[in-house]
Amino acid sequence: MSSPRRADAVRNRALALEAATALLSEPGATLTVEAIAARSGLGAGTVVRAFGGKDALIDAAVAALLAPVVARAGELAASKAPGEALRAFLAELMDFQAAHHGLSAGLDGLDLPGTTARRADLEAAVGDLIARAQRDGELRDDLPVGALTVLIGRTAFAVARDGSPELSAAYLTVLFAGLSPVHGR
Amino acid sequence: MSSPRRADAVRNRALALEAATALLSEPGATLTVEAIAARSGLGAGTVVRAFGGKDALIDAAVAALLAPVVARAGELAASKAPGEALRAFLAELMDFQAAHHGLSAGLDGLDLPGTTARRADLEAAVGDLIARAQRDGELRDDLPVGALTVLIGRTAFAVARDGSPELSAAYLTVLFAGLSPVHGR
DNA sequence: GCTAAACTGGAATCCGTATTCCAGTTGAGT
DNA sequence: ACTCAACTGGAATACGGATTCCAGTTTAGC
Repeated sequence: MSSPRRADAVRNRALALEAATALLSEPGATLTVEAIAARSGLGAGTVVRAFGGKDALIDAAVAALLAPVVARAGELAASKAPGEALRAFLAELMDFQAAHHGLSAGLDGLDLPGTTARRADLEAAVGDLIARAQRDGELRDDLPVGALTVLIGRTAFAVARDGSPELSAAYLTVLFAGLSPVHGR
Repeated sequence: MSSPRRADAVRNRALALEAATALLSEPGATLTVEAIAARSGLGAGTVVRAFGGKDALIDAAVAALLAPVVARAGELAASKAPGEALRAFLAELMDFQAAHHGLSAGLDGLDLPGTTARRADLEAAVGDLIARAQRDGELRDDLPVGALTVLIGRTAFAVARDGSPELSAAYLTVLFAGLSPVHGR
């Protein structure tokens, strides 16, 4: 029922997407159409046409990178105890960021519809983990879930930006110590 | 002994700088030469010439904004007990960010020599406050000063980015609870 | 007040980057 | 194998934004 697209077009679409996600994950990559074209071996025109414009391509690449992360949050929420799920997710998020060094740096600065939506998805998923943990008594309850969600979302990305494992570990230590309910008076 | 500059040139330099700092502090401002020119009432050429190029102008504007903040850290370090100095400084930093809404958002994304240097100054000042507090037993000592410095620097900016007072308050609460030494085993 | 030099506004230019265009090529149906 | 529509590479174009240029204006020294 969809449009009958040629095999090479489908393949090139995939190549363009792959190149875009790769550049998005690299530290100081340029992220121009030309760079994506060079990386993928395609012509500039083909890259642009693949998704109907550069912005749509970037949106798709961001979605491709973040969707698994969001899915993982759901998995953990379903399979682990609330406190443990949150803890595990944040640890994995740090690893993810370390593996995709340039992601968050490239991410903010982008004001594209799909990118914004994906980020919102992620924030919602984290918010859910937090709400569960708090309901379960694993987190201090003297702060609203909304504040904690934004707080953790922002700081996690900021810390993981340059992906030092020591820094990430220190962050998680401080964060969970600060979130612990025994300490909230 | 310096070059004999005309009074109007000096005045226009100040106007350009003022307009640039103003735009830098605004949420979604564009920060183009033309925008600065419009805001200051000057011509585009004059704006560019004022500091010898757009980049130098931005650097100067960033310096003008951050220098007082760095100075304030020194003041507090000299006048208050270490723990209290750190606490007070971070609270003031939150206020500062709230008052200059767009600053941190505009700041990262800029890769200019002066801007980088100013940021380093600020980080050094915060590092000093942290080192003092830690030496004084006010902060957990199971984490290196360097990690705490980067950690706090990054997260403070990230949190204050959109300047909600509630969020800032929640951040400070969680942060200091997490940094407290009684909690570090 | 006069003059030379500094300075100004803003138009023209330049530059980097996304998009469009088109002559040639490739894939898919027959 | 043949045909034609879809697709491709990459050159040409469009476009936003910084810089440069210059005819006119203002300042500072005399």
